[in-house]
Amino acid sequence: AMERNVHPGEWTWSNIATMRAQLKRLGFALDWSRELATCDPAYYGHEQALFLDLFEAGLVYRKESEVNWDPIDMTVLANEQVIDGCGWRSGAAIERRKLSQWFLKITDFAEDLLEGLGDLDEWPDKVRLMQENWIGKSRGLQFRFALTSPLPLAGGAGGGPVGKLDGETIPPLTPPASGRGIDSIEVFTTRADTIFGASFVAIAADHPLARAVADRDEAAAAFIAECKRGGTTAAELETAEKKGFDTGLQVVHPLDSAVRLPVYIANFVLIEYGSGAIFGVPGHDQRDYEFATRYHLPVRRVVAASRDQAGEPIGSAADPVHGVAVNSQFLDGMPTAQASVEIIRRAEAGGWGQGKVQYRLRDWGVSRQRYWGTPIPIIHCARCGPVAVPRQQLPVILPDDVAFDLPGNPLDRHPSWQKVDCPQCGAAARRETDTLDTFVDSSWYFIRFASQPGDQPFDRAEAESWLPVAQYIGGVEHAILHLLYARFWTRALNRIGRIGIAEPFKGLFTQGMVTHETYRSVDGRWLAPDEVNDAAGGTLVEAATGSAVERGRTEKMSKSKRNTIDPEPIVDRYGADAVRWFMLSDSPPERDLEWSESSIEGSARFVQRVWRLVIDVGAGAGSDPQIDRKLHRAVAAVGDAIDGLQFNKAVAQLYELVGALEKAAPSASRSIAIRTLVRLISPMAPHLAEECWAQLGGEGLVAGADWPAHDPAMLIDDQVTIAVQINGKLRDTLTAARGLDQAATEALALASDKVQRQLQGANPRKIIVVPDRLVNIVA
RNA sequence: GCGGACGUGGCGGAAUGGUAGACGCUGGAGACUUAAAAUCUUCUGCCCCACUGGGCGUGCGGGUUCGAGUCCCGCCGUCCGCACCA
Repeated sequence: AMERNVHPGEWTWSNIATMRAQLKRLGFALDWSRELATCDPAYYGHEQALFLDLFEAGLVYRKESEVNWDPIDMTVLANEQVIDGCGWRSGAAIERRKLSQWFLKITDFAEDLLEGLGDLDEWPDKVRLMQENWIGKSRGLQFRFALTSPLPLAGGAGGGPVGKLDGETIPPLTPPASGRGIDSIEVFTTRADTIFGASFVAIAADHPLARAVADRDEAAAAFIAECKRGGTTAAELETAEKKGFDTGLQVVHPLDSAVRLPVYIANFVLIEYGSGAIFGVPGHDQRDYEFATRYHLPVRRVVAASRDQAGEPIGSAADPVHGVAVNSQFLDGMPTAQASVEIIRRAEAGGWGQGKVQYRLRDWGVSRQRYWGTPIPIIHCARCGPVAVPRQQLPVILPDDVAFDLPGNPLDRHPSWQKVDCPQCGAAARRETDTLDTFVDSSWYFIRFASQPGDQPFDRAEAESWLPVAQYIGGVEHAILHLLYARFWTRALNRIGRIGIAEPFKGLFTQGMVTHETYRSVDGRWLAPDEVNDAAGGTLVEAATGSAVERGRTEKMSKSKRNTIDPEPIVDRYGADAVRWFMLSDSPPERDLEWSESSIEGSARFVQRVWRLVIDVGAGAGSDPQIDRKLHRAVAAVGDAIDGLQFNKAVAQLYELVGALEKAAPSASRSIAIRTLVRLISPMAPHLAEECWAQLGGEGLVAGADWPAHDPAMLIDDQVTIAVQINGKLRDTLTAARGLDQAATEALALASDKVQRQLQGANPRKIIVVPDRLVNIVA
């Protein structure tokens, strides 16, 4: 909006209109009566009602969470918009800031979402695997390390609530039970068997203990500040150099009170996972190894392939072996898995720890500090806290009269929109100005497509008559987030009794992305392909200025990189069917497609070839067995390919059929085949097919005609080609009648001149015969 | 860094462990034409040979098998995702 000086609503609605026109022009057979827009209050009002349903069911809560804050644009930035620690528009150094935000309790469904994957047998294995890893279930040991001396809580920083769970405020992870301060650190490990190899304890920069240390230690505070300077993405955190700060605190080893471990604040420990603290085992974890080497901490072997290798030193890298425990007192000789179980048993018996199932999955933060989104239907009252907007006041409509001339969220500056009375006590209160993540919009739209009553989000019976979605199609980039959110939303509605299905999508197909080269001007602006011209010597220049253009990587088409192609001119030039045919013909749909127009000429030619066949169909008589066979094969193969979503193979089959028909002499068979061809191309080239159908005097529309049937007997040839190999190398091919037995096939192969020449009189040692296919002679 | 995938001619790609390169694009040669376009015929993985033929070839290195693009192990490269792009 700021860049183009256009209201985002105007911009969005005009884009919708453009895209709708493009889809219609391409002839997609969609039920337009069900079209919806998620930015329409008629949609998002129902979304607000569903949000309140989840709120009332205790599946929504508020907690503090870190965001990328741009101090100049006064806005939160997406990870994608932070480049080398700076805002993409302002260039300002980005700060990590804590904001109080709304979360959905997807972690309540971690086990359900994991188990549910097992029933999704029409999903690609890779997507199920990615979701399984994302949910990240692991079993391990949770326990507390006792600090040698408790750390008093100074000031305010250490003692505040970490967050709210289950509606109640939970105390800091380490409760100052005695009132004297923090006296222990809770850790979680999946490798309890390595506990005797621990050389340090590391806590996240956001850990309450770290904050307490920072309160009395400036160096610690500086280190924490440094940790917060980098980006917030997992990739950045994990690739950053492993750094730590020695707090000077020590903890006691739970199984050997003589052993003391130092406590570090470390930049690679995540507060979101587990309890935000770990113990490090440098001998068997590469990250811990690097950390220990850097800070001169002991590296001990506590696992070995066998017991007699207990003395083997750890070399220049960690040894991630699963074997038996060594140098571990009572565990020595115990296999890794059993040793873990034994430690957990002892921890539980001794009361210092317990076995725990841990998930990597985190709750879903849905607050966005942006104007263009679904307003979160909550009112903040100084006395009552956050209160749901009463149902009869829904939808909470996003105001149109906002200005984008100043930095920050325009909702925060709106003169009246925020001001409301508390629905509970009637006192002056303030509307929530955060809007919902647009992923929420896409987490239930499929239900709304199925059922669109005006007075509620959906009619249960009507929705259930359609759902689950039989065949969902989306880019593989949605394999985790969108698909997991939609699954969660459906399960949440199911749990609160709103719908009788647990899984939204029965079948899933993940298509590849359309990619294109990217272009950058000398001053670093992204250029669209139509702003770039070819210059001499294979170089590129900017069309408007003639200055040099840097050719960038080929990547998925995106608005931010501007490497998109406008389909309109291509449709203008070649027609909708040529474009459809072209898009389907080249690449298998699950694979990425690098956009190029080079083969669209071939598609346009194909349209003409089909038309020529139809207008010259003639009135041939008599049958042509070869054409009959070709046709039945094509009918079978095209049908199979379409059922398997292998459109490129269907297209190849049709090219073959057309090629054969062009060469064939007129016959009744050929005339029938041409009529059948029109039905076969109709899914891919519907406009052409209808025109051909009318030309051939077909009844009604080809779209309404039955799909042609084929005779399975016609698929089998009575002649087969047999490959003859010597030592696996092809030496000859022979034509023979189908169904020849092994001995006869072998004799035929040995009779071949080429085989005899190769063998030079030697006796074959072994002959493998695959009937009707192949003979391999081992000489 | 972690998780997931992919890698086949000049290009897009095809191949239930059994004839690698179907089909399309590009390119070459020819026909038709005054000419061009369109159309048609034909060739087109690489190398030797330039006939009958032979050798090499599916990212790299091993392995299993009568036989590997396909299965197994180890590398390399590229792409997608990593929780605020959606």
